[in-house]
Amino acid sequence: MTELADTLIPRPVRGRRQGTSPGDAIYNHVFNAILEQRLPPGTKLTEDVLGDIFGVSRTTVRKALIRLEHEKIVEIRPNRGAVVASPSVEDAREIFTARKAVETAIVDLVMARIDEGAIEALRQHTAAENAAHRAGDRRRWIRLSGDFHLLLARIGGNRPLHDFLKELVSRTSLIIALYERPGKATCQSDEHKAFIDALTQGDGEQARTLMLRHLDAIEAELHLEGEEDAIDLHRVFAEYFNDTRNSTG
Amino acid sequence: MTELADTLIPRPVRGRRQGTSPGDAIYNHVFNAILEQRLPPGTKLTEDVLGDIFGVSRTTVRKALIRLEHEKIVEIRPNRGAVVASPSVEDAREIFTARKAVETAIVDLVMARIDEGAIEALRQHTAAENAAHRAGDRRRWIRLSGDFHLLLARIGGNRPLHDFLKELVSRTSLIIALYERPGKATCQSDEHKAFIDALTQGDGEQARTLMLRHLDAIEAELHLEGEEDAIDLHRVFAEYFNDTRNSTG
DNA sequence: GACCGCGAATATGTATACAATTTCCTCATT
DNA sequence: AATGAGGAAATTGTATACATATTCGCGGTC
Repeated sequence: MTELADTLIPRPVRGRRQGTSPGDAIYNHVFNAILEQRLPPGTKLTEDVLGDIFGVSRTTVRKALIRLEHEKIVEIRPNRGAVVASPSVEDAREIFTARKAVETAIVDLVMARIDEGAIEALRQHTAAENAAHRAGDRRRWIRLSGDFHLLLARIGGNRPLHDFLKELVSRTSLIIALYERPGKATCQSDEHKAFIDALTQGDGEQARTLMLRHLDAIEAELHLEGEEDAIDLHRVFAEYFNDTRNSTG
Repeated sequence: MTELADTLIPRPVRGRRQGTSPGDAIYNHVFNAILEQRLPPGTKLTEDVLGDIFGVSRTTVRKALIRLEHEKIVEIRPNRGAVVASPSVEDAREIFTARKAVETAIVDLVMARIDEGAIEALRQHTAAENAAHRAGDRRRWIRLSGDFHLLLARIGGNRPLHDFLKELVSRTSLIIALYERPGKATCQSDEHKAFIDALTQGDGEQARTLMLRHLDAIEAELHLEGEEDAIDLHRVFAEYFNDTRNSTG
């Protein structure tokens, strides 16, 4: 509960604080729904429908969709509307690579700023994670697991890195929805705990290593080797051109 | 604000651009104008004026402004309109920290993927930089200096990191516009060259070091110790609360 | 019965209209 | 002359209307 507590609270935009506009409400609702996997990848986000749901005009809906598109969790196809994004296997690999780069840097920043209050906040967060996990609330648990990394980024105290990681974590949620192995239970509740222990002991090298292993573990439990259905068609198409075009033309 | 017209339409509309919406054109023009420091921080971006300039309605202008706001080079103040962003000293420090983290990671990626073509592209780019520098075209040189880092990011092959760096480079341009020392000539033309040499020799450790030194050099030539005028008032206000509130109340 | 074209229905792209808020000028007051 | 209230002008926020593009279904044709 020291000065770090201040950094955990998002700073205002160097002006006066403002009431939330209705556009923000739509943005937040859709954002949360995607993060909690209530809106799976590919879901069509029709402007009229969203407008009716939230009681606003398409103008306001479009504003929210533009923001979501920029964060790459919604794709706006010209003249064809918005859908929840479907990251490709290649996207997924790049996102995990980016996360490793950003989050190791964040660990370094955290090591230089960590204090009692921050450690306590992290412990409380993992407690909430475990509670959700034990309660079988899978959506809430996935959400909290991502939030753990964002909490760490806030402790690191670098807003650009935090905001970027927020985008990467959101997209990771889409990736998990798309590529999770059916059988595998993604169960790494104690990895966050072990990571906090390394932080507490001031072992930065160990903390970095654990973070990298943690991210590798998440990636390894996904099914990124093959392709999803739609991509499969692309591959068939490519093979058609390579193998049989000459014989049929 | 007819001066906006002069800075934003230096060149005529190019030939038919199929697939690009008019909103993209506004976005690109404003983005380039900010990057080339033709639109300094704080410049008001009135929707009607921009709409008149580009011959579109405010609806289209707003779409572009929302995107620019998300990239943090434009600030939209509720009910008060959009202005070119003015990063604070704190923002500047955080942005340089983020750049060091991201760009060292990019150097590692580049080392694993570098080839003859990439080296040639980098050399050609520095040649263009030097040409602009010798020609005294300072705006173009600043623009190309930033683009060098983005070219490197593209070679690295990680889109999320590239897009994030694009945002950081754009904001760096605003930071330079705000905090450049009047006397100091920001002249590090050969640093990019030395960096390429390290890459060519396969010396990743040296390349990382040079990149860090390069970014530190840019930051060191800025005037980030004091505050700008507006910020000064904020500080006075803060000190008033810290020092004299008890004695006056 | 399958395929193609055409038109209606649907959805998005953009402009315009109106409401709400801020900004700025004017003028009275001290 | 400086200050503050009041109102007009300007600007942004949101909704609606119209134009354009896409999607879907129907009917005709082979």
